[in-house]
Amino acid sequence: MRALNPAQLSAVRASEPAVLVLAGAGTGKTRVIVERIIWLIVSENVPPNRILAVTFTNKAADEMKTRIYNELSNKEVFPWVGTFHSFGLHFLRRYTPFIPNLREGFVVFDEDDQVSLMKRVFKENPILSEQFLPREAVKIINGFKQRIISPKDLPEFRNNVDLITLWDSYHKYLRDANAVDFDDLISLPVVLLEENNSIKERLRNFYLEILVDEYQDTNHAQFRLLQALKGERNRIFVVGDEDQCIYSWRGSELDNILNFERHFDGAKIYRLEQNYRSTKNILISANNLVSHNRFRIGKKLWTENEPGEKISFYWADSDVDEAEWVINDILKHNYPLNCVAILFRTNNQSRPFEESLLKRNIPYVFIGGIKFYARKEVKDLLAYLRIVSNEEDDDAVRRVINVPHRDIGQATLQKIEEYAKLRNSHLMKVMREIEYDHTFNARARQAIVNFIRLIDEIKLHSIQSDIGEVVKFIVDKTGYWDYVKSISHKEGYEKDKIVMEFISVCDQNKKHYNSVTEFLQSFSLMTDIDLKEVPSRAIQLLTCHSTKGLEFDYVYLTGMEEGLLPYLEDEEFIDLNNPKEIEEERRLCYVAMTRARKRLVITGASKRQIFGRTLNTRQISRFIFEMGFDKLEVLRVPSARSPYEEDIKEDFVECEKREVDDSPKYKMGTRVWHAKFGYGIVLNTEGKGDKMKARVKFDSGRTAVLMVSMAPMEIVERRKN
DNA sequence: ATAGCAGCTATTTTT
DNA sequence: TAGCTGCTAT
Repeated sequence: MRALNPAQLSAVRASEPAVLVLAGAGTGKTRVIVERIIWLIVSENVPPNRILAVTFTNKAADEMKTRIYNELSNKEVFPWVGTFHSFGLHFLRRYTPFIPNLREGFVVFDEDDQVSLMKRVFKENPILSEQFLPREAVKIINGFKQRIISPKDLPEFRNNVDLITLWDSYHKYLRDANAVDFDDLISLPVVLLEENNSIKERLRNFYLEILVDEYQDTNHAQFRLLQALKGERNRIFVVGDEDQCIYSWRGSELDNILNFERHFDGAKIYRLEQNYRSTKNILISANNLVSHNRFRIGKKLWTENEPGEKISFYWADSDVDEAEWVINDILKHNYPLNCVAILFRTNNQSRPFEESLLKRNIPYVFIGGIKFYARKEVKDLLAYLRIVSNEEDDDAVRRVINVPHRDIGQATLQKIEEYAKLRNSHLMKVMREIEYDHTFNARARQAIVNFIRLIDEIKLHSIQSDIGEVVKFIVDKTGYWDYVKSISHKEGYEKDKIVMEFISVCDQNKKHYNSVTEFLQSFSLMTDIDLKEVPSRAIQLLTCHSTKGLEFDYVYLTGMEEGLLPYLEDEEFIDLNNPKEIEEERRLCYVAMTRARKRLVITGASKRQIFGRTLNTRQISRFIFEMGFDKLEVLRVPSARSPYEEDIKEDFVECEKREVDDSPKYKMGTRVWHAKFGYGIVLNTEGKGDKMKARVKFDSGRTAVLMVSMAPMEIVERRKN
């Protein structure tokens, strides 16, 4: 393996109490973390178990563990390496009694569980459903939690009775089920640490070295967790790239990385700018693009690699043509299929590509389709396990009490629910008392008793068997297998395969778990990527987001159109009031570009089907102009008026000027005032000089295209960025 | 209990 | 276009 370069080496051996390693794409970021951990152990004599390394994904954590393991000669004691959430889980398990309303053996609810719980909250409080949709309500709750606040903490919400009811009843139900949600895994530890000095000090004294990967993706809660863990005497070492922060819509706070020096005393920033992945041409264009961002610390990637081919740019007439062309190009060059990735902004863009590939019988995988762990069958089987693990989990009970059918219908269930509510108890507990209760008819009683027996039988079995065995037992004893078979038959869809796959997943993991509870807790933190193997002979289709951390020899970045990349909700409305959103789109484009090792191809189309509607005036993304034309080889151009490449290029240069040139007064984002329509903002312009037209979105909501030289309109203020 | 239909809404998704 | 929800009709 290549020796560390000087920049990497000084980062690895940094001595400051707080270190931020700004590591651009392909600069050996993971390697630096791993090498530092090894260095701490071997040269600095830090006891391995007193090193804490956190990542965002299980995959990253596993990779880190493997690499540390391979490099460490004494493998007896090991650093704690895991995701933020698994650290939180680990912490909560250890300190359960300190968390209000939480008991041992708690479960972790995923977003689907949250939604179904929320639906029940709504049923109890019908007023709420007039104001929120369950999914939105969950998002609101999560948003608060990521900031470690409740609506009651904010003056603007303090009197919002509905919101507070929402918050309170959600938590009542959640804790009644002895459950925590994903964000609780971070926020509860933070609250406890901030309140309880002795626990905080214990951790601060224990963990001498804290290391964080992908720091740009931390949300506020995760930041607070790190702050709680960082004391006077231990050190924090984070690695990240502000230009790769693409999840702020999910709570990642770019400001965490931008303000690192202000957040931690004695902080120092190290930069890794030598890229080992891409060609010069790719890197230069990517640098150009991202340099348009204002919210960044700033760095410039360089490489000793070849200049390589220029970036190819192909503009198709339609999305179907785009797909056809891309596939043909791949075939023409005879690329090994597993070295090729087709990238797009939104999942539905995969369709034309899939059709082209299917037509030609070319193997491909679409990473991130329907989630395996969110499949109904998987969730059903998990529900049985959840009941076994935690009888208070009413949601699990509701889910499978009549799946497969066992004569416990709506009426019976409702009666049980009422009982439970009346006695402030749980469904399973109530059902256990119903055997001799004659207010239930004999048939219902029998059905309930059978269900209870069934659960007990599984429970008994689970004590001495591996988790895979337990699931096989469930599938068999509950009649789930027959149920799934019959549905598969009816729907012509192989649901039984999913069940089989789930069993094999459980079998694979059996060694790690001592109990069903432990299995469930860990399983809830897994995602499909963790177990999905990369196929050896297939083209990979993925969204720009899911490429993060990956690299490919040949990358086709498709749908490079205004509205798609950058994604804009309304084709007519370009929200330049919010430069942060555009910047995140720009970062996303940057991430996608820097995945390519040897060749990058960018495509777009003038006509595209979106939601059944055909949009046929698609425009080239502004990002093309921002990356510049120097390293771009234009293979085909929009509305190909000119058959000559030179003309085409000039056409492009013309476009470029229009965007970049400062001379026209009215440009995108310019704030204007119009005598008749009032205040507004320029969305785009067309033509120049006297013929220049501007499309303006007025505050009133109306959009108008105006001849600049004629309209009674003046500039109010220039866009800042 | 379930089928069928109208009506709606539509990024990105590490845990 | 498609997939989901919630309602009505069976």
